[in-house]
Parts: sequence; C-alpha cells; structure tokens
Amino acid sequence: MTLPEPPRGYDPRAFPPVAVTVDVAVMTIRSNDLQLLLIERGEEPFRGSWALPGGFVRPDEDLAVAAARELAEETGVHTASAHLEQLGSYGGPDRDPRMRVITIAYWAVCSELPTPLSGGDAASADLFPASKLEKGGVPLAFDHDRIVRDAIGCVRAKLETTALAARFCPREFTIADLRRVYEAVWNTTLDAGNFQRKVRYNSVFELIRPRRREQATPLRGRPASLWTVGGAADATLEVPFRRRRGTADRHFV
Amino acid sequence: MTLPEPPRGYDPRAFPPVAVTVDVAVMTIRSNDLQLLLIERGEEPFRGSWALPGGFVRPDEDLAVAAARELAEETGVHTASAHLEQLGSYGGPDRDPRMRVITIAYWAVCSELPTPLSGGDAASADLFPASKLEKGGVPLAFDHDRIVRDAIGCVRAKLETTALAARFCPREFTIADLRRVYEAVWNTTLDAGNFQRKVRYNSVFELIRPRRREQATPLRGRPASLWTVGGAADATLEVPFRRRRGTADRHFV
DNA sequence: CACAAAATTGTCTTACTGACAATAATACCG
DNA sequence: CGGTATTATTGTCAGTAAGACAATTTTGTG
Repeated sequence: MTLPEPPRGYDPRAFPPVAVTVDVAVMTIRSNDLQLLLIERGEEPFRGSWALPGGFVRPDEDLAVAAARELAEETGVHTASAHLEQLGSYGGPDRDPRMRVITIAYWAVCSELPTPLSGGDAASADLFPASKLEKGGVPLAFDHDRIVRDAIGCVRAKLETTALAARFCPREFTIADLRRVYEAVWNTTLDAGNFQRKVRYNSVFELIRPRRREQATPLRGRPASLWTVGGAADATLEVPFRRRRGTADRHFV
Repeated sequence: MTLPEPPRGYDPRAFPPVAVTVDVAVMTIRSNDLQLLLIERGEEPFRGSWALPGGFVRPDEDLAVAAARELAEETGVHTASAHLEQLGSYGGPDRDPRMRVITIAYWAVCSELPTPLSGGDAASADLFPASKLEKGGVPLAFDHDRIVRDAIGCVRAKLETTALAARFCPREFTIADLRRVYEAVWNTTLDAGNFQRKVRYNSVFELIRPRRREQATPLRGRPASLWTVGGAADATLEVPFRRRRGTADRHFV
C-alpha cells in the first residue's frame, strides 16, 4: 500500500487523470459465419493495427449512450436496428501506453451493416470471422483480443437462453434464417425439425399471420412462414436452445 | 452532439476529471437467508445511508485488485476465502452529486464474515437480507439499489450453471449444506434425494475419502459425507441445477 | 432396544431430446 | 401438364433426465 486511502470527500485533481472509453464489439452474420467489425487505427499507439470501434465517454454522457454514439459514428449502425449490451470493464494499468485508460466494453448484434463500412474519418473498417480472431489470426490493439474473445463467448452463451439470435436477422425472418444464425455462431449443424419445435415452444417467437411467404431466401422448395420476436429479445426463453456439451459418461462417482 | 469528437491522441487534462471507483456486493448466507453486507456512510453525500463497500481505484491498480483491496479493507474478507467477480459498470452522469464517478461493480461470495463487521474506520457495517433489499426496504446511497438488484440476480443465475454455491460453504461441506444454500438463494425448497443426484452427476464435486463425518451440522440423524469442490467453482457444470420456471402450457402455438 | 431424524438410495411417471421418417408446398424442367 | 428436386413442416419413437415420493441406512436419544 503505497498510498493512503483517499478520503470519501476529496479533491478530484489530487488524483492522476483517468480516461474512460467505451469499445463496442459489433457482430453480424456474413457468409454463414459470425463476424466482427474492426477498425484500422490511424494514430499511435498501435497505428495500423485493427481495433474495436470506440472512443472517450463525454462528460455528461451515460455509458450506454456513449457506446451507442460510437457505434453509430464509427460504423453507421444505429441502436434502433441493433442490440447493444454491456460486456464488462477492462482496466489493467498498462493496457494503454499513453495513460491510464479504463474501458467499458459493449457488444452489439445487428443484421445488416451499412456500406461502405468505414466511418466518417479515414480509418477503414472490415469484418473478420470470429473463428479467425479466436485463433489469434489478427493482431489487435490494446487488450482488444481479450475483449473480442469475451464478447464472442458472451454471444454464444446468450443464444442458449434468449431470443437474441433474431437480432442477427431482419425484423421478419424464417425459422431457417434463425437456424443458420445458431449454426454460424455455434459452428455446428442443427436438426431442422427439432429446431422448429424449439421455436414454436417459445412464445416470444410469433408467427406472422397471414403467413407471408414472399421474399423467402431460397428460390426453391416450400416457402417458409415468417416469424418475428414479440417481446424483449434478451428475456429468458421458456425452453432454451441447447448447445451440445461433451456428453461425458457421468452418473455415479 | 455538443462536443467535437476528441482525437485519439489527446491531452488528458483537456477533459473534465472522471473518478473511477469499485464497489463490491458481498453476499453470504446467514439465518438461512441470502444476505448482503452494507456499510453506513460517514460522510456526505448520503451520510447515514447504507452503501456498498467500495472506493477509488488507485493509479496503477488493476480493477480486480482494487475490488479485492476494498473488500479486505472494509469488510475483512480476503479473496483467498471468497469468490470475486465483475458485475458491470455503472456510470450515469448524475449518480454522484460531487462529480462524474464511474464505478465498476463486483460481487463476492463468502462463507464466513469476520467479526466485528465494521472495517478500520468508524463506519458501521451490517448484513441485510436480499429479500428486504429487493423490496426496497433499505434506502441505499447513489444507484446502489440497482447494483444490489443486479448482483442478486447474477448470483441466482450463476448457481444454476456453476458450482458457485460451494463458495457460500466452508471448504468441506455436506450436500445438505449445499442444498440449504440453493434454498436460501432461490427462496425455494428442493427435494433432498434429487439434489443428491445432481451433486453426484457433477464431477467438480468430490467426495472426501475416507468419508469424514464428524462435525456434521445437525446433531441428530445419519451423519453426512463431506464433499469439496475439485476444480474452478465458476466453471460450467456438466449437469446444471435448475430453478423451476413457470411451466406454462406451451406446445403448439 | 425402540424411536426419531437426517442421509442416501431406489422407483416410477412424465417431459424433453435427438434421430430420423413422412408429408406438404413450391419452382423448375421437360 | 406432370415429374422431380428442394426446402419447410409435422410426426414417430427410443433414450435420457427430472420430479415426486417411497424405502433403506445410519446414527443419537430416551
């Protein structure tokens, strides 16, 4: 303990400055793969590295508002069409070489990204497959590789218990659309019949009546019904979707 | 947008000061109830109100380290005997009347609290039942009522999928001890026989051999075997414990 | 020793899961 | 127009897990 505990009522300037930022891990499905949006940094440190979109929290701005603002500014994604949720805070003392920076990370899910991907400034943006990022195939600025990993894990987990997968789809979607989201995020294949049951068992998913079947994705085959999400997409499902875990022979120690 | 976007390479002092604190929601089981440790504030603002233990993050201190330090300083609970995990960040612009304060909230679970509960300073500390706090029965400082609610919800959820309940117990515990934790946190009753099965099915729970049966909690009845947690208490269980959800008649929309 | 109390094991019914088969509704092609 | 390919949707069935509850075990107590 090198410093005495600061008193509760203290002079702010007595402390070295701390900067607070928000970073957003934006995810979408592209080419049947979970992909993350990254931005190429134009300045030091980490000039030329890929990083999460983000920036400083303004003096009178709520954290979630700051995240939504950065998301809109840097990627063109507006919160009306995206799901935005807090992931956690990352504040290692040396995560930014310039000064002490604590970041509040958010993750976002959206169905479509505006083109061009790059934001207002000259920085370029691109999508990277989650699998590649998890393997460490892309060197990221700061501790963003950890944030990315955590965000991917968070989304994988959220799909099990919530209707969040629908946020990867347009407002109206087919069950096959939804299934492809699960297959992409979990990197697995799911039985189409059993998957239907799961959707029908959960009352957040609502069948659109009369069944509209135009604009169905595939050009062949029986046209699919369209569904939508009635309530909050992040509410707990009545019947969860399940990721196959290792089915170890357990029973009786 | 009242302010221009700050450039990435900027002068820290160009920004109004932001203070960063950590707050810890310490939970334990007392009198068969989930209880939270709160501290009575000795200074303004909110003098005399109850609040979560917490304080400022030091210049070169990691967030988790800061939380552990505050936990130890203000409650005497050391991380060796407790589980500490990040909950999330709370940073509304007006949550502290003095200045902009962003707090990183943590939650902790421990089996025993040191007596006396109060820390080094004159502030007094006390335990409050989660049920009372959830009902709003205790006025809390800042936005701590929301943090408390979130922390309780987080622990409830974590018990389903992890062996975290064991952290409410001493290192060696009986299955009945563990069951009472679940019953207290979920405010329900669980079938003793079925509960045993759940414990046996999960290999993180390890039977201590030779079965030691002394010091069993109840003085009557067949003495229970002692168990311990082998791996990480927050790893996902092979077979989850389940909270009964509303068994709505679903099936076929 | 009978009895009470708690731990542990067993049984049985029901619900859920997953594999896979069957049927339905289209587009396309000749 | 009918046959075929293709996808959506529904059905079937066996295996597994969950919950209710009964039975058995093990110990302390009177």
